[in-house]
Amino acid sequence: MNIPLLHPKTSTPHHSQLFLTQIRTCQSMQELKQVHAFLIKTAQNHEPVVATELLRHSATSDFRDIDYALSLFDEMPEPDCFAWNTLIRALAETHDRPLHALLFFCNMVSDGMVEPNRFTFPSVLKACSVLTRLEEGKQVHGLVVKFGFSGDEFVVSNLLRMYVMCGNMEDSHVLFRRSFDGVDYMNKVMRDKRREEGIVVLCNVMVDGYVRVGNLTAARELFDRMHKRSVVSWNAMISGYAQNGYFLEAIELFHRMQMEDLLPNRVTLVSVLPAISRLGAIEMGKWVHLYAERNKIKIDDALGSALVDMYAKCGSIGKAVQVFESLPKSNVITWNAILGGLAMHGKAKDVFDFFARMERSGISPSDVTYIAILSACSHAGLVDKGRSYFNHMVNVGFVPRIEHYGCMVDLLGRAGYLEEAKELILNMPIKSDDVIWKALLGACKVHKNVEIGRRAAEVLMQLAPHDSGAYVAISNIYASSGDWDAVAEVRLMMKDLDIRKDPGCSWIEIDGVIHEFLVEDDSHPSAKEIHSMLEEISNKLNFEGYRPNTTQVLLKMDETHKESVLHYHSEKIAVAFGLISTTPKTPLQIVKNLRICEDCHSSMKLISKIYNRKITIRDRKRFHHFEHGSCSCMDYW
DNA sequence: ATAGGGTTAG
Repeated sequence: MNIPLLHPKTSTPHHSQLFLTQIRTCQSMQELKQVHAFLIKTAQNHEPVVATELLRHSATSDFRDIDYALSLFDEMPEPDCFAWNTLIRALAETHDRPLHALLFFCNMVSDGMVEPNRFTFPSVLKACSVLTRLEEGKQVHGLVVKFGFSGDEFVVSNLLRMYVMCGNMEDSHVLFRRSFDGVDYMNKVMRDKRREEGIVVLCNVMVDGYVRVGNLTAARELFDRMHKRSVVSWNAMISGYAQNGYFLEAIELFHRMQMEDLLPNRVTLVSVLPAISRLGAIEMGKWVHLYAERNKIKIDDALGSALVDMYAKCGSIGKAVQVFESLPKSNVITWNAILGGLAMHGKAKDVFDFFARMERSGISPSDVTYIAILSACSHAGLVDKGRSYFNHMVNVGFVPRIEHYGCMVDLLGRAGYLEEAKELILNMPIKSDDVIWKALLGACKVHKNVEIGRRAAEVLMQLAPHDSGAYVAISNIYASSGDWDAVAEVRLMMKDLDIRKDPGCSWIEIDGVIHEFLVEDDSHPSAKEIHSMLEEISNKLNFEGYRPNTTQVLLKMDETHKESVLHYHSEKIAVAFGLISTTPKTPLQIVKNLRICEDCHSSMKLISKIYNRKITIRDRKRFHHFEHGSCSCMDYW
């Protein structure tokens, strides 16, 4: 690089200006250090303006080196407020340094040479937020008042965010009311655009706070009351819905946003995609992808991961791989998204290949990566491979979490090693939870093991007394072994404890509209047509020699009644609706909230043959691609 | 020089 060759004695303010430009155009730490070295050599490193600029760049540029910045700071004889602020901000924003930022702020205050200003507090409060240090936050709040910055909107929004992030919604609300009233009044008097913007930010912080504590109702109420909303307001609400399982609401809001002429940005798309994925709404997902491309929204790793996940969860694993290949892939989440997608589709070999590629590319796997790999082994029945990946994971230093043990229980149990799966739960060094016992119970159901199944159900009923899962599963196990007395007993217990079966629910997207069906649902506008289609299907199935498998129904009832209940499982209703709403040969895609039952699985195989349709059903855990009378899972699921 | 929203998971 070109360093101006100046003799120290000739250095003037004009030359300082030259150095500032030099510093600002540096592209790496190395270049910055060269300038620094030259400044030392020519005894200009204590020139205040230049020294501060050097500090700012080493602390805040993309190639920042905080420790180097700290050493520069130590060389300053009299650091000014700007220098303190720069370092506090840099420390607060560095992943493992926010505590350091707080200590630095304490030094600043006790040093007493300079007073904190309105730029100091936002960073300090940000540090308290990420550390969720309410006590320290309150002390800083005291200093905010003492130094007279409680009217500064940047300080206030950070103060509010500190209370929100510490989960203290009561104090948040008090502060919010007070500053809102104050700012609102000022707004009326001054008609100041920037004030208005400040109010929006305060509201956004509050909406986000309510979302964080899971109070979606309060979040939505505030959102609706806002006189003005920014794209961030919409994003906060949409992601809030999506993250809390209100997928239809998230999508509905996304639509409404466009009707109100607000342009979605990259974060909006990233926020709404998980909801689209969960509902399997491929048409909407494609639309989002196209929207990003048309509007020059950069498909970075975050948006890309969400798209990969969407295509995988919507059944288009090929498209998911295609999008994946076009991404920078610098992020472990991106790799996890494709690995999880491949696993879900039962493509175990691809999972291993992609995993090897990932390691070659220098991205370190995370614990989530191993969840994807283990679940791939589980779906493909690769017990030994799963065991060896589990050991590998431990050898490279991961402490297995309950999710990993869950995968192993699933893997062993599904493959028939029920005793070993049970022993694993009993001997693992961490506390078991309801999910892991459910995995074992599910395996007992597949292998019709009454003994271990009963044991698992008993534990489960204690761990999650109001969850219908254990009752439904054990009664199905009894039913498949023909023990109707035991079934009736479970049934009675459920009645006593007022436990109801989780309603099965399926979604199918036709022409971009999502239709939702519950068990025995007749609320759809086309209910009549659907019903006759169901009858037709049933007749054709019978004609093909199909006899329903009625053992998986909770109640013992007379055979005809049982059959009619089976016909009304939500995925069958969705298929019937799909068949009458689309042209011949159109593939059908259905998403179900529970796992598919044996009867539906075998009738879907036949339906795909009789009607010559590809039918894809995504159940709670994986994909089933039905075609020409068979399923991609090879009946192992 | 300072504020608010995001992706993967048994």
